[in-house]
Amino acid sequence: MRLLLVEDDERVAAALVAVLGRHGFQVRHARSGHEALDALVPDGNEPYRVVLLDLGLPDRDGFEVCSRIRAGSGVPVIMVTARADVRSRIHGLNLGADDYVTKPYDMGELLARIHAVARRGAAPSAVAVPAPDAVPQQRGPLESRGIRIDRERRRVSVDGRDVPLTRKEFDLLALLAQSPGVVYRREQIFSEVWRSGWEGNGRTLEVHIGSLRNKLALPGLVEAVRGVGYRLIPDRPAPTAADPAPPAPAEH
Amino acid sequence: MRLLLVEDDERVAAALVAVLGRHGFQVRHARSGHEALDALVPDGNEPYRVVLLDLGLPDRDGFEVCSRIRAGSGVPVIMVTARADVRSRIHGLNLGADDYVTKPYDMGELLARIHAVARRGAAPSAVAVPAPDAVPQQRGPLESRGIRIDRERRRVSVDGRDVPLTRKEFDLLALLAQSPGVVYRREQIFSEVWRSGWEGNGRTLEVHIGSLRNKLALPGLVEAVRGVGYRLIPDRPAPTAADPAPPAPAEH
DNA sequence: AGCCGATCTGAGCGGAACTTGAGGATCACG
DNA sequence: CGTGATCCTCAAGTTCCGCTCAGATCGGCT
Repeated sequence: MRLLLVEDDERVAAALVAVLGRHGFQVRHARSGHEALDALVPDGNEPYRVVLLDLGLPDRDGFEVCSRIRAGSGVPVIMVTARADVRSRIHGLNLGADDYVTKPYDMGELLARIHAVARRGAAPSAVAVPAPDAVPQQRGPLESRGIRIDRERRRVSVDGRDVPLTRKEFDLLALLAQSPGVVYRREQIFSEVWRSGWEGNGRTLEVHIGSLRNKLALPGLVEAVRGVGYRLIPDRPAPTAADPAPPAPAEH
Repeated sequence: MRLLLVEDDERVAAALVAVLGRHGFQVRHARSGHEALDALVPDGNEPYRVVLLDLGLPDRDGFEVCSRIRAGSGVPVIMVTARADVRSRIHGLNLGADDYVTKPYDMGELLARIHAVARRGAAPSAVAVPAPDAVPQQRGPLESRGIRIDRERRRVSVDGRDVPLTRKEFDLLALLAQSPGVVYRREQIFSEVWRSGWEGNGRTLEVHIGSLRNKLALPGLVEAVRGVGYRLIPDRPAPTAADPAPPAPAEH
């Protein structure tokens, strides 16, 4: 889940990036309002799910950045600031912020609030949203071809038979199963399953694919696409070029 | 704009209804969680844009009402309560609340927050989104596998034998027992059982899990999920793996 | 203050998970 | 049909992670 952090204090930012990263966010750090607005123009990448707007001292600026963001995008904004007075809170919220948190804040609460607005922001926004397709990131148990994937319980069953998977195996399958038929490139797989872009030199990916195939025991399910990556074969033939595949999270 | 106010104190409610009415809201006042849930079933009227959930004293109750609402509807919820501690805030937000305001609050800020969540509010799609983390949050004593957990008395018994647990041990067990089978990640456990985003440096979590296992003396109950977290093994296989009702007629 | 249980930390162990390397199989392309 | 690239498998390493024990620190209570 991508998150845009707007923070001018390097040390605070570094700490936040570390914690947020550990909690599964892919954080982009903007040092100024200008940089933040640049980062928000659609560029084909996955859009940001939340903006953490933490402009400490140049107070007037923070509000303006918020309303500029709001003018161009529907992305949820959480203002984080030392200005605790009620008038500022009201002003910030009326400018379009989704939440307003004052320092000092509790890290756990901030995380909970981030999740709350991200959860809500996933719904179609009234304001002009530049990037139409948010990542599907399906909720309930995925199911296809007799394979049932329960993300909450981290369990997988094939035709009712429970199949224990290791961490990497599960993450790998969950990723591929997100959109059966779509080819996931090696780099993409590494960046999603292995945190932090690390290009595995060895045969790591192949080995994990191999053991996944063994455990699922469904020959032909996981298909290698030579020179590109892997994909899951959907139960139905696979949408040809004729009709458009509904969800396509794969980026180029 | 219709708004549902859940408040058990008549005087507080009357005041709120007056103020909100003056600000353009059409307020329906529910005196209990039960009444609130009734009011939320679609009846052809314009749906509520926001729920103000203000359960003052019966504290545990408020959370349950919230998760019940979330289970059946996507309507934005703002919790308003005297419980200001961080754990309650986090818990409320994780249960699906969109905002959490503590008393005493400023009326202007509350109004701004109501507008913020209403603005963001999902189009009240007919079929409610099955709550992100709609934890059943069982009311009475949890029971499973011969373990009885009494949240109010903070007592636990195994096969009738009383097992004294320390604070952390109890909180840990209560959290895991909320949804047996579901894997709780380390970060999640820390944010719920420990205060805030405190990331345990040492072997803290493992030690507590260890002593919990010892005291319960039920080998295999608390399972570690390598690299992720922990979970309780439910007595029944799992609601997911054993297919509940797959309408798929083509079985082989 | 002094006691005692609860909680936290550090070191070491063992095993599961992950990575790497080499050889063989398979595929794309000339 | 030959050749190189890519993928698969097997069998070692190597790292990572959870468990336990023991000691230190914290905090409530008498």
